[in-house]
Parts: sequence; C-alpha cells; structure tokens
Amino acid sequence: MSSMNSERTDGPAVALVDCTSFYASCERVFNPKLADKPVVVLSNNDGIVVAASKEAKAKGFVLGTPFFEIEERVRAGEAYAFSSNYTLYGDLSRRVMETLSLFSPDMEIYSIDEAFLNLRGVTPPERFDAYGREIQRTVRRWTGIPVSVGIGETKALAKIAQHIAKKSPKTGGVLNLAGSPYREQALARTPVEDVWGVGWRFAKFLHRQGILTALDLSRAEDSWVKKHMTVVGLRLVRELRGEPCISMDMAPSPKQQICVSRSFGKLITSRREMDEAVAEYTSRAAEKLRRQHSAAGAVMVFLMTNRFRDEPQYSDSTVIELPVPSDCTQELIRYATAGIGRLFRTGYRFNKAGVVLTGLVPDTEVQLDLFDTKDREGSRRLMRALDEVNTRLGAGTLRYAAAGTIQRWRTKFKRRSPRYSTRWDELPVAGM
DNA sequence: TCTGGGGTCCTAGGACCC
DNA sequence: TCTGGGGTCCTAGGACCC
Repeated sequence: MSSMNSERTDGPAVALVDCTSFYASCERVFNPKLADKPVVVLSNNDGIVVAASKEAKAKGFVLGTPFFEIEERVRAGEAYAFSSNYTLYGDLSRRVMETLSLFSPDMEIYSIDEAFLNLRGVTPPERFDAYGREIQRTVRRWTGIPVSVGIGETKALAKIAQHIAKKSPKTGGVLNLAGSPYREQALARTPVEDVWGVGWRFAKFLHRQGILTALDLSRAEDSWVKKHMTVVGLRLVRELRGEPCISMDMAPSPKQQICVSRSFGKLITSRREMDEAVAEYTSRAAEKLRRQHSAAGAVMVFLMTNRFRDEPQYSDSTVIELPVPSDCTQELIRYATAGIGRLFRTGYRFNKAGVVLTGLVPDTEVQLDLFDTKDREGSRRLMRALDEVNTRLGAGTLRYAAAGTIQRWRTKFKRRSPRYSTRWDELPVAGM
C-alpha cells in the first residue's frame, strides 16, 4: 500500500540511454592515447564531420562541416580525424546493447547508439536516478563507451531529460524527470527546435507562432496542433504532457525498403563504370535483403551529378517492377543495369548513384509466376553458398564480375582505423 | 450552366529521425 | 581536387469501383 499522503503515482517510466559522441568514443576504446583529445570522425568518402568529441566541439569543430574546410587544422594537429569504420562501430554497438539488455526486459534499440529501456520493474521511483547511474557506470566499465541517461514518463520526456543531462555537467550525465518537480522547468529551458520530432521546418513555423520552448508546445491546443502538425505532432505534444503515446518497439519488424547509395571516390563519366558501381551497390543491397529473409518486388535506381559544382546538372530515378519477387543478386543486377540504361546520359560527371529495393515480401511467400522458367531452387542454393563464403572469409571474398575489379570509383577511406574487434589481422597489440 | 457519393488502394512528396 | 547514408511515417490526391 502506498502511503496516504504521497502524491506520487507510480506510473510508467522509460530511460533513454545515448552513447556520447559515439563514433568518436569508439575510436578511443582501442586507442587510449586519444582520451581527452579532440577527435572527429568523417562520413563516407571522408566527406563531412559526422561525430566530434566534446574536446573537438570546444575547439570549434562542427558536425556537418566538409572535411576539406578543416583539413588544414587537422594537419596542424588541432584534432585527430578518422574515416568511418562501421565494422568497428557496429561491433561496439552490439556490446553496448547487450550490456543494456541486462537492465530491463523491455528494450528498444532505437539507433546504433541509443536505446529506450522500460523501467516498469524499477521501484520505487526514487531509485530511478541511482539506477541510471548504475547503467552509466556498467556500460563504461564493460565496453569503454561513455553514455548519458535521461528518464521520464514518456519517450519524449526521456529525450528531453537526456538532452539536458548530456549538456549540463552538474548532472553527471544522468537526469530523472519522472515524478520530478523539475519537469516543467526542464521543458521551459528546452528550445522547441531541440524537441524530438521537431525539425527545422516545424521549428521555423512554431517560432512564427510564438511557440519557443517545449513548455509552450506542450500547452498548445490539440486541434491546432493536429491541423498544423498532423497526428504525429499531436502524439508528441501529449507525450510532453506525460501521456504515453509512442509505444516501445521491442522487436523491430523487417525493413520495408533497403537502400545502398554512395558518392563515388572520383566522378564517373562512362557507362561502363556506372554499371560497375550499380552492380556493386546492388550486390550489397541483395545481401542485406537475404539477411532479413526478404525478396524484392521492385528495384529503384538513381544517379546524380554533384550539385555543389558549377557545371551541367542532371539527376533522375526509375523503378523496375520484377515479374516475380527475387533475392538473387545476378537477377537484381540485371534489372538495375537495365534501369541505369534508361537514365544514363553522356556529357555529365556523375557523383553518386544508388539502388533501392522495395516491394519487399518474406522469401517464403514468393508468388510463383505460371510462366516463370527460372531455376529458383538452384539460384537459392547459389546465394546461400555465396553468403556463407563471404561471412566466413570476409565480405567481398566472392563478388560478381559485373561490379568490376579495379573500381576506381570506390568510396575513399583514407583515415580508417583498424577493425580491432572483428578482424584477426587487425587486432590491437598490447605491450611492445 | 447544371455532371453523385462513398469507399479503397496506391504513390509521390514532405517531414522527421540518427 | 574536396560537401554522407539509411531509414520511417503520414497525407493529399488520383485511379478505380460500386
């Protein structure tokens, strides 16, 4: 029995755990020299800054900055810069998530570096803060990754709490707003553009309406919100008031579309190189497709020139429907190449292309076409063998000739750190 | 001149996320 | 020389059906 004079209600609460500057922290795990140093991590092709340690941010390195604009400062030793090493980040993410799963039976992995935990089983609510700190300590000790933790009655409030925890040192990276008298204060000090689900477009609109903070937004009228921000906005506003509307997604469903697109390491002008790149991207997409046991009903391909350059621009896309959904790489390459044939124009310098597999269905439910003469069982065995070899001996061990061998257009990663945790030949060396 | 009404399905485009 | 990649959800509007 709860005591008579207690006003608190032991309602639902969720924690949001977010890895601090995740990619930069990953680089530090196997390279202790980098501790407390400014570290930035670059996107594919060493294009822009996608992660920066707080030391790097303090020195004025800003997310989204093209690398060429900061290259000089990096050479001068103002920061350590790394190409993206997704193999390493993926592996460390898995370790973090495994650790987190011990703290709640209900966890939603929200992104590579974030997870929501249902705290239903953690009572009384006075324990939330200590529990958050225990999560933080454990993840740090077991994986080497620093995290911040926000707790609230809803996911949106947990996001607000985490946002404040990350920024204000005196919280030590953990803030609980569930059942807290500071909730309103927290909403009042959160600019509306920092609210989860408010992007730059709605932020601009809300500012014009005089809605400047999360608190203002939480007090907006339902019908007005629904009219201007659809039901998505309404759900968000209710969450800010402490009413759970966005449920936890514990078992992610298979993806509805699979996309592989990349900028080239050098501009492409020839049809042959474009065909190679698209064949390569299609192979990667087909691997993802088979990993989730789906088949694709349609292939979309697109290509584009570099919009930042002052030269003739062209971009287009096209969709090819398959007669029968397929997960077979060579068949998908054939359709993708046919699509590129429709789109390709000489006289342009192409910067990027991509392949999107859509109309996905479970591979067990493929509707066979009466006139389909293809040996489906044979190609299925071939794909299984291909995937097995590539899993065992490393990605790209077996590839399609259509993707080319020299691949001068391949994305550049000049500053990649070793894949310490997943490659025997790139293990870290201790001592010496 | 005046051309129903309601339901469903699909797609393109917009908004958002990390 | 050099500017990322991969997703989701919702809505409006058109096609189509009775």
